[in-house]
Amino acid sequence: MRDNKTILIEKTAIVLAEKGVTLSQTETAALFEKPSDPKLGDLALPCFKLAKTLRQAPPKIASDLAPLFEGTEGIARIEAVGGYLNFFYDSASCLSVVEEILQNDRYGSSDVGTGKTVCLDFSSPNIAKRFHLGHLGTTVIGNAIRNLFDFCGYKTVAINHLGDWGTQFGKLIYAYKHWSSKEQVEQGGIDELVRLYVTFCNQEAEDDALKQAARDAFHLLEEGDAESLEIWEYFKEISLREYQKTYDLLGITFDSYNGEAFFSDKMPAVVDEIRSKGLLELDNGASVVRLDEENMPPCLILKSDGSTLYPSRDIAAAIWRKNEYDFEKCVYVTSAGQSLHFAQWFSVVRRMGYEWADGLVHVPYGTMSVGGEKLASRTGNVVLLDDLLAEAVRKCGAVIEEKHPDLDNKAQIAEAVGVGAVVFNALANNRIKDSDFNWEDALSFEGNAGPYVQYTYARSASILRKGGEPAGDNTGYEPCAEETALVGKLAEFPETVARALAEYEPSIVSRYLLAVCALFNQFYHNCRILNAEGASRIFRIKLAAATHTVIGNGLDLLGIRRTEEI
RNA sequence: CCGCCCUUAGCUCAGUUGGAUAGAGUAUCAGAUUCCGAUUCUGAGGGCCGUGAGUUCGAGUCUCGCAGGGCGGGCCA
Repeated sequence: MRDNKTILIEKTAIVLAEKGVTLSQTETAALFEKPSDPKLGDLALPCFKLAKTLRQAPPKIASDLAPLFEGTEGIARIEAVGGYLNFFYDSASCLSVVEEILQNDRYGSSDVGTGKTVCLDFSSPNIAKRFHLGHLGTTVIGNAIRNLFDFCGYKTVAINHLGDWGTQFGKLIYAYKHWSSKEQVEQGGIDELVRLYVTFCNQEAEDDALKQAARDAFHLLEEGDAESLEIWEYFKEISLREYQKTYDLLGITFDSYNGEAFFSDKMPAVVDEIRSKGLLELDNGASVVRLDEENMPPCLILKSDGSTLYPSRDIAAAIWRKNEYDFEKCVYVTSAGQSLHFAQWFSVVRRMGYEWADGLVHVPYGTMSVGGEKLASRTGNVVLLDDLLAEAVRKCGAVIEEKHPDLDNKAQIAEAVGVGAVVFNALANNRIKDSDFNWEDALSFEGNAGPYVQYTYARSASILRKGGEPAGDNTGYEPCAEETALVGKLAEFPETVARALAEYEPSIVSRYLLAVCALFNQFYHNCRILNAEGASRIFRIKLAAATHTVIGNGLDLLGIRRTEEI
């Protein structure tokens, strides 16, 4: 079908040239669009823009052009409607799309990224804190974008930039030494670390000496004190052990866990570099880079006490990563609230003379709230990710128990569907939109939701199990409306992947999958597959196989497990 | 005060370079299975696309003003 488009573009260029309008290949291609309603045709040529140069009414242009396209390869019918010229592909091209998908398990993938490396900085939780809803966005969006890059041939480096450094570790170490023990931490895990931190913060409010004690403890850690380092390593290990369980459940892996601690000793050199390039200015004791030209407030590099800040760390990390990975792009998936921060330090890197700053990309996403209130550990207004996932799995288990009690691997399937539902939900809307969490909606798996996609996938798998190999000769078969509509949508998968990647927007894939599922279910409902006969049966099984491939690849991209059975 | 983002059906949201009658899900109501998995499918009602101008043959989409909401704005990250 995409071949048909190419043919049409070339033909159009010739036809228009006869009319005295010469356009380049890309200009001609830009004239085409997909009809709003597939019933109108497979491809449309709006003639409004041509009206100016041809000095004729668009409807007249359309009807004049129509006969000139007679006999174009792959085109069955041409209709001039209003100012539009609508093209209908013939059934042979419909069959060939299905064959193309069957020959390629990785249908939709490309090699545009071959030889290029992309770093993706996402998830990045703070050590010794619970993984909550606020981390879900960056984690699943980042992972999906990583998958998209992989699918398009890029080499990807998934980086979990851990929040594993800072004065809070002074507090934790102090609290651990005075109020806890290895046994208690071993028992309680992160919960115990959180308890220690909260306890310290409460005490600290009433006791100034504690504040100093925390600073001293962190200073000791920075100096490389063996005992402090050991405790710090231990906290990190305890935390990662628990995070890993969540990542395993989500099917997410990282290539690097280099976090703030890793870069702590790499910042002085970078600050010196900024200074030597004449960018650093003193302002009220702090060192800043002015960004007046960019119409932004100054970027703070050093506090008045000489210690570094968030931007300095990101700049140091970016430079290190560029040297280490020679990335084409470095993508940061964080909340939209940090947009200014990223715009500022991207600018600083550019002012440092690094042209690769253009490859730094901030991918923002909307704020998640609970009950209309900000997420806040302090006030207890949080929903832990583990709790949400566990509840989703439990609910799916209950549904399976009720509807398919004989199913094998019930536990695994409940897990796949429950976790998948949460992930799909997080990836279904444009990432920039804010959202408010409530349990009812989060666990509502009806309609446009993950289970619908997984169910449809399982349904197509079931057809394939029962129908045998999707093979045989179906030449000359005339597909019905449901079939052509589904094939048309399947053929859009490659461009859908490309657009999702270009916009760093996984929801484009999610919504595409919902559309595929709707069309497959309509096809399934209206067309007999297994007890059809001859070419019809052959084609329909192939179509089920092609749908299976596309939905499967789509689920892979979103980071949702495939379910051959539900 | 300044900057960025958001505003489309009762609710949650789509709407790709400006194009044909603004679409899904959900909720409400009415239907469909002798047959491949009913977590399915069909139909109905539901809209001054926040508001006012402008550009254009054509604006949900682009520009500007305004309103409402969210998030930022030098020593947190």
